[in-house]
Amino acid sequence: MSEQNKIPQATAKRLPLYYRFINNLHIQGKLRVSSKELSEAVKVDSATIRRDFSYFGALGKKGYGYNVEYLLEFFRKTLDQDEKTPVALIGVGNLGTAFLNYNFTKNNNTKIEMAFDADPNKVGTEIGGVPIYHIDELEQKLSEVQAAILTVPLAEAQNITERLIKSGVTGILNFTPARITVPEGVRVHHIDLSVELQSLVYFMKHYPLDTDEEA
Amino acid sequence: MSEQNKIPQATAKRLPLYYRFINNLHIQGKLRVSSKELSEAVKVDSATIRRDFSYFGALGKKGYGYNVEYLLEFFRKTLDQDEKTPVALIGVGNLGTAFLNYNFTKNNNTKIEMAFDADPNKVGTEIGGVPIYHIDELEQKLSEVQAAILTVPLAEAQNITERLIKSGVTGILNFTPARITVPEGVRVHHIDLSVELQSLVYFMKHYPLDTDEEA
DNA sequence: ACATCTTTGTGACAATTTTCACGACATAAG
DNA sequence: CTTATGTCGTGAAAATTGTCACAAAGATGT
Ligand SMILES: NC(=O)c1ccc[n+]([C@@H]2O[C@H](COP(=O)([O-])OP(=O)(O)OC[C@H]3O[C@@H](n4cnc5c(N)ncnc54)[C@H](O)[C@@H]3O)[C@@H](O)[C@H]2O)c1
Ligand SMILES: NC(=O)c1ccc[n+]([C@@H]2O[C@H](COP(=O)([O-])OP(=O)(O)OC[C@H]3O[C@@H](n4cnc5c(N)ncnc54)[C@H](O)[C@@H]3O)[C@@H](O)[C@H]2O)c1
Repeated sequence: MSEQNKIPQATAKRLPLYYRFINNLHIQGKLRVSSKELSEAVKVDSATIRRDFSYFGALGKKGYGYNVEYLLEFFRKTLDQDEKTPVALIGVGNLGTAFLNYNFTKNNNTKIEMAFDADPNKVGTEIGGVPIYHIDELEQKLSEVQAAILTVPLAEAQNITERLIKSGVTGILNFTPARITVPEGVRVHHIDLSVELQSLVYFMKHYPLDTDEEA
Repeated sequence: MSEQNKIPQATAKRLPLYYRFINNLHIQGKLRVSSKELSEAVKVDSATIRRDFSYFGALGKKGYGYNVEYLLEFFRKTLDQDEKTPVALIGVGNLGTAFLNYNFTKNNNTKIEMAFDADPNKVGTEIGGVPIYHIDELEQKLSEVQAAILTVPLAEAQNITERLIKSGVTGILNFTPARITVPEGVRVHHIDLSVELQSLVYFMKHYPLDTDEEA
């Protein structure tokens, strides 16, 4: 399952982005695409795109570009788009509710299968077709789920994290400001919206000529 | 205003994070802190922290560490925590509503001053104390505002972006999947939640031993 | 068939970022 | 005063990431 040929992390982070735009091209009926065109669409230098693709071998044809259908098929396999990864969401508050209402499933190999909250008014209801269980049932319900979205209050973050890991979760998308502690082998991506906003303002003031920056 | 001594971008992105944790320490009444302690709290290598701080001169004392109050004061000035930057939010849907309900102002030099939407049912109301105007009033109301949070549907993103820039906005926090095109001098940070989730899953499967990763 | 045009894949290089490791100084204790 | 311990700031090295620029391969047009 896990490749031994190590793709650079920076490349790996761009793959889902490439996938989405290639999929768009396919839907639009385009048959081929050059690294230059793709570059304008995703705002990544064309040389970087060619380099990224080249880690997977020769996907294109010189003088022609890339065949959209072939590329799409390739990325579908590489990103495991066929098997849906079940995801749990913990904390159905402002943010959590927004995510449940959003259809992450479109164009995506992930699906939020269940949500948990401590509020008895929320437990037993559904949002966006996702059932909400009581947090006490976490260990019991989380059997197949390996990935979790964490949108609980700051004070609960570490505690819930430990329960998630005990239940077999190996990946967490953490929206709380807490920098949670996890054992080796558990992957955490922090998305810290306050930091993002402050960081944007800092760059606006101190780097006035630059333009684009991945979050 | 803008420094000529260039702080590395990677460092600049960590500054708001440092600021928040130093502030926490101050609230807890701690008088001093070492790079090692801070490292455990923010999950950044201690050498990296020392290096980051050193771009601003010698903030610490050898054999002692950093004085929390001094550090806090220093970061407050560096991150312009005194002057609040006004921000506008465009698109009061699922995500936009969550952001309006969240108090970004806490511990933060930014404040969402106004919001815009096309839906007449939302126009004229308030969420979290923030007034919602009609999108037609954008140009008229946006006089002081230089930063915007974009949470409109994909199809509207580029169009609204252009109107924002015409109105003087120089920084955009973009939550739509569109990679918007902007002229030089306008800063865009993309936060692409579908990509983040797919990327997490990819890393879980292909880099099973790594642990932590900034979004 | 041939000349011309396109675009890939990549060696070489440049830039950025992280990490190592140690001298220098601070503090505390005896 | 001396020693033991702790911690910074930083030169140097390593690791990672991005970019340039071009030969090679194939596409296109006449
Ligand atoms: N809303 C935003 O725009 C925003 C922005 C930045 C960061 N955040 C962070 O995201 C997190 C969630 O924010 P929010 O605005 O949605 O908060 P919220 O208070 O609206 O939602 C938190 C939810 O978690 C539930 N909860 C509380 N304790 C729980 C527990 N032990 N187990 C399960 N559920 C529990 C609550 O019932 C509530 O529904 C917070 O950590 C916040 O700091 C939110
Ligand atoms: N909700 C999520 O969890 C989520 C996740 C990933 C990405 N996104 C992206 O974030 C964006 C917003 O998502 P959402 O779920 O909040 O969508 P939404 O449909 O709930 O909200 C969009 C809002 O924008 C308003 N709007 C439409 N046209 C407008 C215009 N021309 N000017 C001003 N306002 C206008 C609508 O009235 C609506 O209130 C979308 O681009 C979506 O792809 C959302």
